[in-house]
Amino acid sequence: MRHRDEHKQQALLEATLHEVAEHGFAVTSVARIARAAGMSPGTLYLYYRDKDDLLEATFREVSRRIIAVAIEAFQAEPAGAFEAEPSTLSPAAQQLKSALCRVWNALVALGRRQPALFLFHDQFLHSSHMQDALRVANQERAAPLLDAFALGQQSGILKQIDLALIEVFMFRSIYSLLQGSSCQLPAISDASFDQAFEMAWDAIALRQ
Amino acid sequence: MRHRDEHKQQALLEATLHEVAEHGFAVTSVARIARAAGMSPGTLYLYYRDKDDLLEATFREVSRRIIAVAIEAFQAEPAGAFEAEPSTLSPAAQQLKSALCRVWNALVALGRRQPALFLFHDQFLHSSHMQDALRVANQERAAPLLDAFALGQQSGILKQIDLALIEVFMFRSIYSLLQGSSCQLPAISDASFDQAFEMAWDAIALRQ
DNA sequence: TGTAAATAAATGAACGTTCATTTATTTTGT
DNA sequence: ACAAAATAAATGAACGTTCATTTATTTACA
Repeated sequence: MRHRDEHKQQALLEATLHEVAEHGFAVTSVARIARAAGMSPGTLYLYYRDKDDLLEATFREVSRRIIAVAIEAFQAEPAGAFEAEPSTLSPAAQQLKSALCRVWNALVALGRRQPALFLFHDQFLHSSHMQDALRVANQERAAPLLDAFALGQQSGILKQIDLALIEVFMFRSIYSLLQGSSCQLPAISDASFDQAFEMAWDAIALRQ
Repeated sequence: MRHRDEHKQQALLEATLHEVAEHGFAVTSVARIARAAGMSPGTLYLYYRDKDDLLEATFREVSRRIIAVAIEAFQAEPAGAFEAEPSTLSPAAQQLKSALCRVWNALVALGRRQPALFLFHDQFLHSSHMQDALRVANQERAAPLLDAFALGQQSGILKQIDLALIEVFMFRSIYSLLQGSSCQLPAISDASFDQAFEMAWDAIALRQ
């Protein structure tokens, strides 16, 4: 048997990601995706059931990559010599804050390195393709992070609020900064990103 | 002469708003909009140049309504007997905070009363229809609010950060709460909304 | 009745999808 | 080892559908 080209499936996914990110959902036809992936439209259907299947698979993969980067940064070893800033935070709070700061910086770096990931993710998220099942899958993947939030609340480090609120204040701002809001254009100066993490932390942390 | 029905233009706009909000951009055809507005597809072209023109006009109108509610709340008289909570804030800071709280509550109330406004706004904002010109128009309309942010910074009440960051932390969370994020379903409990404003304030305000 | 509004029908382009065919690889019989 | 046969992958033209838009016709008001 001729062995199925494993790269083709990946190529289609990558082509979908970049076509949608660069030209938008509206003009991303099957023909365009196939051409960008270097094959004919028919071949696409050997690897994906239909267009929706491909779009959904792309969202799953994009989500997987983003969350993987976040989790990896979260579980990484803290930077050796932690700056000796005089801090009013307890050791546990400091540890959580620096872990979240690592996640923040990792996501910002990812967003600058591969803006297409966030562009696609946001377009899909706000489209009619988004389903609860996809949200649940993301929730499961992000579990270590969500667990840490819950623990932070029990330890009196974070405010006693709906976890959804923590997620929103901690992470949604990254998306908005990368893509602009309804009034402002994207403002991705280095300074803005550094300040934004402190804002997010102030939003979710209890004052000590 | 048969007099041109002034309500038809408004009916088309309203139909577009609700069709997109309820069924999504993907399935919102001209035929559906016209049917929902109680007329035939051809009639639509007497009132709007083409489909894009109608979508853009709807976005402008939706933005206008949302911002109008925000500005009105912002410029409203402060509630007579301001709660005598012991506050560490200066009078000026207290005044700004309560004004922003009015805006926050007004937007949340609007979002619950007319979720379609925010659903449409968010879908359009993340679509390929969004243009810089529309952003600028919103910026001009929201000027009183943006000016107050700048003044708050000069008075040492708010953090010295890009205005875009203030907008994001103050207002984007409302959208996310109304529509859910990538992990969480929408969590619109009363408690969440009340807490969310305090989070937003903590994010943007300098500690005193 | 004359004129503008409204409509239903018509149009053509674009879309997702299919499928008969071709190309490339593997298997089988000698 | 080598054709021949079998099989799977890839192709791209063609199909039916749907869409936004235009045209031809009817309706309704002055």
